[in-house]
Amino acid sequence: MPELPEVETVRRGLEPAMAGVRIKAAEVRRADLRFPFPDRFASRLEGRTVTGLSRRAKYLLADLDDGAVLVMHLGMSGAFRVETEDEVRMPGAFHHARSKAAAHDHVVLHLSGGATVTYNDPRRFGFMTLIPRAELEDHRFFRDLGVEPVGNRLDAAYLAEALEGRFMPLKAALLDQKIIAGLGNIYVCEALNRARLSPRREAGTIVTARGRASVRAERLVTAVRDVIAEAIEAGGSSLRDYTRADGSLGYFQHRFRVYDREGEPCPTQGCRGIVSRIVQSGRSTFFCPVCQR
DNA sequence: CGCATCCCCTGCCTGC
DNA sequence: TGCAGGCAGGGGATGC
Repeated sequence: MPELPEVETVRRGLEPAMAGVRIKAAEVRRADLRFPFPDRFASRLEGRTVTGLSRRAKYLLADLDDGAVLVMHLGMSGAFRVETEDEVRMPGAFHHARSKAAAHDHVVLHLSGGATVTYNDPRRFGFMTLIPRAELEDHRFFRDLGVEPVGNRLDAAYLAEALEGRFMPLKAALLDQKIIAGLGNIYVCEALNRARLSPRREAGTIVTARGRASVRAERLVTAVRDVIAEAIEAGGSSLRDYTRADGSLGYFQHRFRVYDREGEPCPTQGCRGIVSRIVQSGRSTFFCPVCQR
């Protein structure tokens, strides 16, 4: 279910359970998710201490005390479930199922202190792998990633330079992880509505003839930053739900302006448009044809 | 190189 | 009630 704000919410949910904690045992219940697990994956995790949990774009990164990084991606349907000792209360019996294993529980980490962290992913578009810390930046997953949407490096000048001369639809440009890393279908739709820019506009047209950032670029950057920051805030407020056994993240607690709102009134102040749905590169786009130009 | 299309997989919703 | 079809938040591979 995750775009960047959800991944950040997951990170915040996992951090108290995992940071500084040793992995006593790892159960890996199938040979692959999206990709095969690396050789000896489970045994390479066992005995390691997690020294920190961070995030880059939609990747979760658990630093291990042997210099490797456990890289985790949730794909479309990945979720973690944390069960603490209190909830399980089966001391000395971590190899027994404590809460029932749910369908699609693929990886279970048994942590020192008694908690378990379970990765569940019905569609299996997610993956986990191990990469040496020193090689992370040059790894194919990371080397081409663009800037974080909430961070100092995203500004109108950056966006103008990235989009200058590009003819692809603005929506496609925003989904391009090489430009801004971590935006997904929902928040791109949301940001474009806030910025009152059409998803169909040629990306290069938010740049002035001299290659400078335009007012449109400024509006877009502000919208991207705001929508992501607010969503992280909203996700953070649902952290309590996260640790519950059902693993729900409160994702739909977040009210979207246009996403999945075909036929509803555009929320832009003073706009009388109706949200419409189109398909761009095979995926749904929701936008207001009246105020988004 | 830039861009579009297809595909991996399961689950859920809709309509017949 | 069953079943087929469409759709889903990601992103990599392929091909023009």
